[in-house]
Amino acid sequence: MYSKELLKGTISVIILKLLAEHDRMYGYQITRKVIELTENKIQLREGSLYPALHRLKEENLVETETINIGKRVRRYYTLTEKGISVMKEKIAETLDFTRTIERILS
Amino acid sequence: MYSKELLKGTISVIILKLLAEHDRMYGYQITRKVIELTENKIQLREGSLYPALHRLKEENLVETETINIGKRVRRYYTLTEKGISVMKEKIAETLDFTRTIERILS
DNA sequence: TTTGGATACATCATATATCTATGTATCTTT
DNA sequence: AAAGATACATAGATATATGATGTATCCAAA
Repeated sequence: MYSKELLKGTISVIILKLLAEHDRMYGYQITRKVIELTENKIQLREGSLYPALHRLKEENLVETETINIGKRVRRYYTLTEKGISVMKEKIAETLDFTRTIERILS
Repeated sequence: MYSKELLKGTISVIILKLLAEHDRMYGYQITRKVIELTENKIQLREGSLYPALHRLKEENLVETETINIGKRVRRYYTLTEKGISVMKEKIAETLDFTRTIERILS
């Protein structure tokens, strides 16, 4: 589990990347996927995820489709056109950043 | 210039690493060094640096030596024993983090 | 059959770190 | 003499992750 400050600014790009790979995902599924992918190192919390998803929707980077599973609601998220382009930019920026950090620290 | 949120959690480890490499540095010098090392991609501001240095001192990770350059004050920072050990831990954690992010995004 | 754990959404208060702006003052170069 | 660089510092605004809490359903095991 990393110090929480490290995660700042990376949650949104992680979500966008996962959506790009799966074409549609719902919130709870995203939290499970992140935990699985990072072997529990990033425990994306629901208190972090849902506000992040709402922000992405607010910015028109994702759109939603709500379906019913029995009596339960499930909200699927998909990337918009704008979301795809912002995702690419953010990935490039984040990777540039991580490489800069690695260069300084190595 | 990266989105400011990305930098969160990395400023302290960058400072600790620079101090490890130079055995003593003063604040303004650190800002110049970071800008130089990152080719202006990380513009460490004085409003970010000085509070960060004060926090590191509060945690006993660095100690200070104040000297006078003419009539001007210059405050040198050096790593403490504790600072050296925390620096190593933080570097390991940060590099682990950046590699995790790279793996997800690539 | 009931209880616990997993699924699934959400919001609020809190903590914390960074940025911008501002302030003071000295030194150096033009 | 003025402008730009050096050198410290703090205050307020901002953003976002976390922990806590809430509601409710579904399913498997006791």
